[in-house]
Amino acid sequence: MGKMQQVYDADKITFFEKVYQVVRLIPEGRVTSYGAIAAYLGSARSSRMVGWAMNGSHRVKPKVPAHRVVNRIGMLTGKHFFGEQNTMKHLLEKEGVKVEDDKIVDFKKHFWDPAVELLL
DNA sequence: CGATTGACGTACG
DNA sequence: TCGTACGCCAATC
Repeated sequence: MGKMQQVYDADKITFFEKVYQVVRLIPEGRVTSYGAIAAYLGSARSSRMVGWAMNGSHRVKPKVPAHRVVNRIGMLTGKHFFGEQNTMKHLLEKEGVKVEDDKIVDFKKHFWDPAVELLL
């Protein structure tokens, strides 16, 4: 190991990478939730960790469409992390997802469940 | 190094 | 139906 400064645990890197990978698979115009991703990854109670993973998603490449991840009732809880307050909303509406009062309109209609769509 | 926090969600009264 | 408690665990204080 020597001067290896990577103290991250390999398994946890995988968890974070899995989160990013799932988010990258979300099609345009579709959205999912932190809990859905956590459940898909086998940790239904780790939805908060998904949030933490998303917190660092801006520095990950390829790009992670973080604006397609909202909470379980379709609220844009992460909009504050997009710089401008309405950037997340703007990105979604550009993809045909209507947002009203920081909440996705017809959330169920746009909902993309990795456990169903990815059939793993 | 213990306590707190957090882009969440479920359980329980 | 609504408010509170707690699990999850990395990062920050």
